[in-house]
Amino acid sequence: MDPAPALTASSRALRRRLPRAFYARGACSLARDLLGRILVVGEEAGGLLAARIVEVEAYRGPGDRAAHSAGGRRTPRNETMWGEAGRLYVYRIYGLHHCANLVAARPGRPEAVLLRGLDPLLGRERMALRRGRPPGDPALARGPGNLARALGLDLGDDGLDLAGGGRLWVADLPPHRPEPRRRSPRIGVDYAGEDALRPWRFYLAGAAGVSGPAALRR
DNA sequence: CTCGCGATTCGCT
DNA sequence: GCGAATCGCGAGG
Repeated sequence: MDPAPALTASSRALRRRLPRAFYARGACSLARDLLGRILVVGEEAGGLLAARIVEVEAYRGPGDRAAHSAGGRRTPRNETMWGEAGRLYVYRIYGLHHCANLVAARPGRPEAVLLRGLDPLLGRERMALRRGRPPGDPALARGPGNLARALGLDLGDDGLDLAGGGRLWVADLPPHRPEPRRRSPRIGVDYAGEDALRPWRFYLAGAAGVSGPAALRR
C-alpha cells in the first residue's frame, strides 16, 4: 500500500503549507489532527524531504507537570512555547539528542505537540545519511531523537516558523491514515506524577515509524 | 556558583 | 533489562 499516492509526482502540493490558524488550538486537538499529515523539509539544494506523521504527544500549559511550561515556568529554553502557534520548539535532551515540537494553542497558553515518529516518504537517502543507517531501515525517524536527527533539526531551528517562510512545514493536504488511530499515556514522563497517566500520546497503530515497546505500537 | 537530572538512544548482558 | 553517553537547564544557596 502506497501511503501517499502521487506525492512524488507533485511537489507543488507538498509546498503548500497549513496556515497558522491550523495550529492555534489545544495541543490534544492539534496532536490528533496531525496524525497522517505530511511533514516537509526544504533542503539546501532545493529538494524536499517529506514524511508522514505517525506518532505525537500533547504537552499542555501550566497545569501539565510533564510539560516544560509546568507551573507557568518561562525560561530561555522554553521561550518558544510561549510565543505564537505554528512555530517549532526544539530543545536538547540528555546532552546529546534533540526533540522537536510544534507550538499549539495561544494566546498565552504554552502548549506544544512533540513529534515522536515519522514514516519517510521522500528523501529517505538523505535521512539515512544523517542517521548513519541503511536507507531501508524502517526506524529512520522512529523516536523523537532519531526524528530530529533524520530531519537535520537542532537548536538553530528553535523558533522556526512553519506557517511563515521556515524551512519546515506541514503540507496543506488531507491526512492519510488507513491505520486505526490509538492513544496511550506519554512515554518517558514518569516524573510527572498523575499527569504521567494522561493518555496524550497519539499514534497510528502498526505504522513503521511508531516508537516505544511493541505493546505500545499496535 | 554548584549540582541534580532529563519529553533518549544504543549496545551489551 | 541496565547503564553509559554528555551537557545545558534551572532551582537553590
